[in-house]
Amino acid sequence: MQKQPTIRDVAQAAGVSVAVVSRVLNPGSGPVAAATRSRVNDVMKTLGYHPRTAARELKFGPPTTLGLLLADVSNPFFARLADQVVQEAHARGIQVLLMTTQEDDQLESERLATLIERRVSGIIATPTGNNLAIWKQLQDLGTEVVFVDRSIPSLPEVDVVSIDNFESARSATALLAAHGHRRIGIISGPAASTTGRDRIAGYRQALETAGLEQDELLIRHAAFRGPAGGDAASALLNIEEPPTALVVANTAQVTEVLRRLSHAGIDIPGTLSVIVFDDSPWTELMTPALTIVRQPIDLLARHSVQLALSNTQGKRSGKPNVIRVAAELVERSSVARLQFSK
Amino acid sequence: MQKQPTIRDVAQAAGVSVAVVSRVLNPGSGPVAAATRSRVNDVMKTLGYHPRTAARELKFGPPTTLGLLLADVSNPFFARLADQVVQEAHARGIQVLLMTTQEDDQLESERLATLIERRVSGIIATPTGNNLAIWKQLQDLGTEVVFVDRSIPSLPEVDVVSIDNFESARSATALLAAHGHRRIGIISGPAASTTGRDRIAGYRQALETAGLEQDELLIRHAAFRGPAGGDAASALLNIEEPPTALVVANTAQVTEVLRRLSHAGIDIPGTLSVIVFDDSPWTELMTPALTIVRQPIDLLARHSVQLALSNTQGKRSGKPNVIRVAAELVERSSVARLQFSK
DNA sequence: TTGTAGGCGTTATCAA
DNA sequence: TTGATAACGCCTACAA
Repeated sequence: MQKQPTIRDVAQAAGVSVAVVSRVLNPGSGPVAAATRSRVNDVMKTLGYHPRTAARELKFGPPTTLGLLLADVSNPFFARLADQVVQEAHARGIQVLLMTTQEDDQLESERLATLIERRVSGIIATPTGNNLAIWKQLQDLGTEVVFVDRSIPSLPEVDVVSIDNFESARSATALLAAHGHRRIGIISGPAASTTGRDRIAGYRQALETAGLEQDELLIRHAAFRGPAGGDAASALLNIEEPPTALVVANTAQVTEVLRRLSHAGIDIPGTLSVIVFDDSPWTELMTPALTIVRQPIDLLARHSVQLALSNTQGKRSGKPNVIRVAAELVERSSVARLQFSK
Repeated sequence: MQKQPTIRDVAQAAGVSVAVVSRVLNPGSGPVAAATRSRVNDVMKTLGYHPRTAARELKFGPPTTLGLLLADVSNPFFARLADQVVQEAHARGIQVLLMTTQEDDQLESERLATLIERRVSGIIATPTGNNLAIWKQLQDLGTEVVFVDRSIPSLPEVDVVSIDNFESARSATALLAAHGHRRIGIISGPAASTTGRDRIAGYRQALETAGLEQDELLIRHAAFRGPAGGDAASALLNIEEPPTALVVANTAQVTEVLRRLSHAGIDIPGTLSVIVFDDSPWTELMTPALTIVRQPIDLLARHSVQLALSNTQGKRSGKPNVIRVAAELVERSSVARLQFSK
């Protein structure tokens, strides 16, 4: 284990001053004779010298680091988001510090503290919904905060990138109605989440347009984690007049709900038609292939990174950026056309 | 956008010296009067002071950061690994810098360069197989390198954490043989990868034990990315005497292979029995539920983090740590018992 | 119990 | 074209 050479070691070995080495390191920061440059470069190579990021960061402001604070990377949706964010960031030469909250606000606040201490230039996050004071502080500190997928209603001044939740749920519901379904259930995120609220609103709108009765029993909110989604599904199937179609509008709960339906021996789409918010590759492999709402994860990632980086130059003046990208309804085979309806 | 207060601002506002503030910040580093401590704490709070990690890292050696270098986080296997690694690391108060290579050695070398400049204390990686010199340099620099899931044969001095690939493939193949299958195909990772080689070896061993003939046509290597897996599956089905059972031993290719089988209208397990290396939740949801080899991702993560962190205290002396955890064969419904065999 | 001063590795300013 | 030197923010002997 050799000890790391510093810029001074390089300077000494090359017979120049540290200033010259620094200039070689940062082309354009000053003149260096061609001969000197190549000599210094050689020395750096033989010594195995690498400039130390920590020292650089100390001197300048925000480092080239982005914080990515997700609920949970084992969820394929977040995983793919993370993948895209990382790629997008790397393409711009910046690094990603990945943190997870497990939907726990206590953990979230700890992670945020770390992020503050590291002086990351931006944070892309799926907020739990609490820690309002910290989010505000972050913005005051000049950190660019971007909420992705969800947001916090009481923090309207934060940038948001998400799909058009209202329209996505509306069109999914409308498709079911158009297939003759009269009793359409929906499982969505927590009532407190913007995502959940918007999707429910779109659902209601579709029912209204189709002239269908709204039954609160058919609307279920499920927490992002845990068995809530499965429980909601079971509950829905056990009401007096159960739904013939179901929209699973909570990405985090799709697998859980499907597992429950499968165990209950529900025939899809014979007994129950299903549309899910999740475009994981396996939705196509199931029997029947699932009709899905596809979220353009690449766009979500690209816009998030862009916002998290661009605004850094303290614009923090006008309104926050709210970017809504369109989701795509992909029809496959999990929706049945109802012949007879009461 | 307020400018960030420094330790000096806090000291001044509290009417003490920076040394005192520093001691408050790092309990145990020196005595502070209780009254002074609380006063300083108050000031820190009102000023919104946060010590700057970059400055701390500059003073001490390796920072509290780990590099996680994966091929691709959109692959559920890696995603769940990342999730666990992050949790494991956070539990120890250390952060994770996530980078991806897309199986591209050029990208890998760039990522490694950044990791070197950041002086991360350890790196957990799924190596592409190249960049040998850099990996060596990393170790010489005192960075703890841990390969997870795969390794590089020509770098035997690097720690490795993986499942027992030989045994996993052996038992999966043996199960098929026990069910009466005589023509068993296998799709595995690149021949150059340790993972692929070990799994093929286990497969051969099982065939030998069962007294079955080995046919090189039944052995296919597929690159980690791209359509290779699907092509291999198609090729297998088109040989003169196609297999009645298939082991998909390349986690990265499972979805691709299944998609191809599905599109080809192959009946599982009627026409083809299947065992896959992938314990994603959806393997249970498919029809039929897939028989799988379950990788204990949590153990892989825990051991990796542990190795990446523990050895930091320059032990670099004895042999490298090689940890093999057992994988579990989970029987479900994708393997048929053959009644008549030639 | 508290304060002073020097150094961590790098870049930038200003002379030479 | 190059070199000396002062920051950047924090920690830590060593003094007071």
